[in-house]
Amino acid sequence: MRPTVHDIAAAAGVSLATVDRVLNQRPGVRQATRRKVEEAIREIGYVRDVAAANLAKSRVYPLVFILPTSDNSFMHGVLEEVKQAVARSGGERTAIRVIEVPAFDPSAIVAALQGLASEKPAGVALVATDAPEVRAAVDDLVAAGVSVVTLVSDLTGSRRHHYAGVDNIAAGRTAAHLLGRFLGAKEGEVAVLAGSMLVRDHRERLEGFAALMAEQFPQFSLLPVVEGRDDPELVNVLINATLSKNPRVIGIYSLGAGNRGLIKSLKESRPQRDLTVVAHELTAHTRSALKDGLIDAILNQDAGHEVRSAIRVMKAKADGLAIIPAQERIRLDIFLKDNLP
Amino acid sequence: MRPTVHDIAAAAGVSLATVDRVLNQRPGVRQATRRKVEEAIREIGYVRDVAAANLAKSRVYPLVFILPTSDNSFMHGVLEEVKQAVARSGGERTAIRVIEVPAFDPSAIVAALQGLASEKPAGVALVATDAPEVRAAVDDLVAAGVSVVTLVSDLTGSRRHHYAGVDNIAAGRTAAHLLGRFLGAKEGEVAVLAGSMLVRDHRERLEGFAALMAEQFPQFSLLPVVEGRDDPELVNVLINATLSKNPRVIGIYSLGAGNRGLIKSLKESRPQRDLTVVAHELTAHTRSALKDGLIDAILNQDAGHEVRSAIRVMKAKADGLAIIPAQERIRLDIFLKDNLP
DNA sequence: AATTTTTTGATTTACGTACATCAGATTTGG
DNA sequence: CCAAATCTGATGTACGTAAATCAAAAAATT
Repeated sequence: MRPTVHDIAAAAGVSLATVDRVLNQRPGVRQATRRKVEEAIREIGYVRDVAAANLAKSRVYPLVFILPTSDNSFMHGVLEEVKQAVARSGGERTAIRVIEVPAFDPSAIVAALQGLASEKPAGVALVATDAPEVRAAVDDLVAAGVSVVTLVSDLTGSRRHHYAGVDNIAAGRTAAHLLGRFLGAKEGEVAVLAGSMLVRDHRERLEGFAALMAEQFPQFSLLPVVEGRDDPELVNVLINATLSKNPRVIGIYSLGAGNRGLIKSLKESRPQRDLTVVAHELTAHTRSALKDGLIDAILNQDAGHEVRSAIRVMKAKADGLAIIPAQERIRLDIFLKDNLP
Repeated sequence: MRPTVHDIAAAAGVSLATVDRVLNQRPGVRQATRRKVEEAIREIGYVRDVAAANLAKSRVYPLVFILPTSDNSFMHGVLEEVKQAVARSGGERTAIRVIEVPAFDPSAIVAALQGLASEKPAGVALVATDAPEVRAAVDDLVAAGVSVVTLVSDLTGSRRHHYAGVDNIAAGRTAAHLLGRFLGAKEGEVAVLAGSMLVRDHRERLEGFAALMAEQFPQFSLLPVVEGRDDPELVNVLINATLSKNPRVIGIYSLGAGNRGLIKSLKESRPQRDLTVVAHELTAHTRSALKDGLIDAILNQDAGHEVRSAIRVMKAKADGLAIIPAQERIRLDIFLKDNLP
């Protein structure tokens, strides 16, 4: 049996009430007594039974997700996973709310974050846009005692407690590695399609990709980045233009969303061009393109894992508890035709 | 506020005691009343508060892991993860015990399983050896109300509740896909190194690998499988022999353990031979070999995730609760030099 | 209708913690 | 040294469920 508050009281030679005052940092305990109790806690290795404590407090964790209203499958997937988490919220003692903000708009995120300052939820998870004012707003929330987790795209330099997303530099390098080796002895140009260079995760992917290509596969030259704003229509137009303008393109790295447009272009160019393609995010569209051989590999981050991890971390941080780092590491999944889930 | 037992009692027009009798399937309730209560439960959507229930019952989940005493890094990793789970057992209300049995020995597993029949733990997780008598022993345990999870290697046809491990056929196919594409335009022979064809996971990996090679890359011929019994020394000898006997070998798929021996061989052959290698299980040895370019890709199953998943599933099944399937899916990780964790 | 059996209700204690109240003890300041 | 302020103890209630006891009611049996 693990020790209880009663055991601390006995060990420290004080009453239950005093132990309670120390544990819940309530006033009315002399320094000396407080130390004595803390000593006993350490000695017998007491850890608060969170389940019982939450029961006694009728505690619920009010959590907020701030998500961009992007019209792409990946963000829809994230939203879907949050909704499923809402469905489970009873058993997990969470009360989850979603705030949708326009994409690529720092001020909207800032407004949302500031609106939360008074509400003081237990935790906030946000898909961060990389801007100083967002950083400041996040820091303010952290200072106010809210646990903050960045989702999908990080906000380095801020005081956020945790980042639930993949290492995007490694993702870019991995894409380069796959593309380079799949292309093998061929020679030609490689095109890169991004959403926006304003988003940190896209910048990082490009950075990793370009670095490894230069290091390991100098025989392929990179075309200037095409920014499709994660918009399928725009992507389709841009990729068509790129392909017709550059006949030597033999590989494409799509590091953002809006792959529906890319796939359309690939289909149209199919008989004439032999393209090796690495894309991000497993969606219904990219999945079937992978199966059909239009795409050669998909790099993915599991939205479900990210959302569940963010919730676990927000809860743990709200209670000042430790997490299991390995469990919360978001992995970069590599999908080929043959290991689709 | 979610409904409580009191709400059911009120809704069904019965007393708390009757609700309790129905909920915990205690005798002394007429069929008609029982139905009335169950109706109310459904109507108002009551779900038992597991935390409160466990508190009231002072419940602990006695769990048992049956692991083979294999001298390879992967199994050591599994054991290590179980130990870490033991360290967390206080907060998770688990009491975990490990039984070590000789590897590749069905009768030892059967003996262990039968020994547990009287003890009746809440759950048992085992690395199954694929044999009819093991299947029977597992089915007996399931019949006795113990939740059983197979770990790493499955036991199809048995009544185990869950399998916490990767899809090994897909793993083999993925290995073939990577090896085939990495080899590109080259021609030659491919060697396959396994631990033992007695273990289901190894058989399945081979099956997937051979099938995809035949389908997609007929230009490479497969050498007969080499069985290294997951023993580094033996593997080293066997691979050396294979390489010197077959000068046309250009690729190796190592689907089992004992890769320390393989890596030694690769190092020795390095200047003369240009080999493309895909191996399983990320360990200290395979990791550094990947970094050094001796191995081109590593397929991995995360032992930590497997163990934590097995525990979650055993607990849930013991309470007759649902799991989140996506959360419990064990992914096949593909590691290249650039996405190592 | 009387008796036995079965079913139901009312009540209590417990799990480990939180939180509040009030009385009593100890310390502090003057 | 006494009053005031501060600290500590004792006690009770609550959270949602489990489990037990005993009395009362209803049903089934004779």
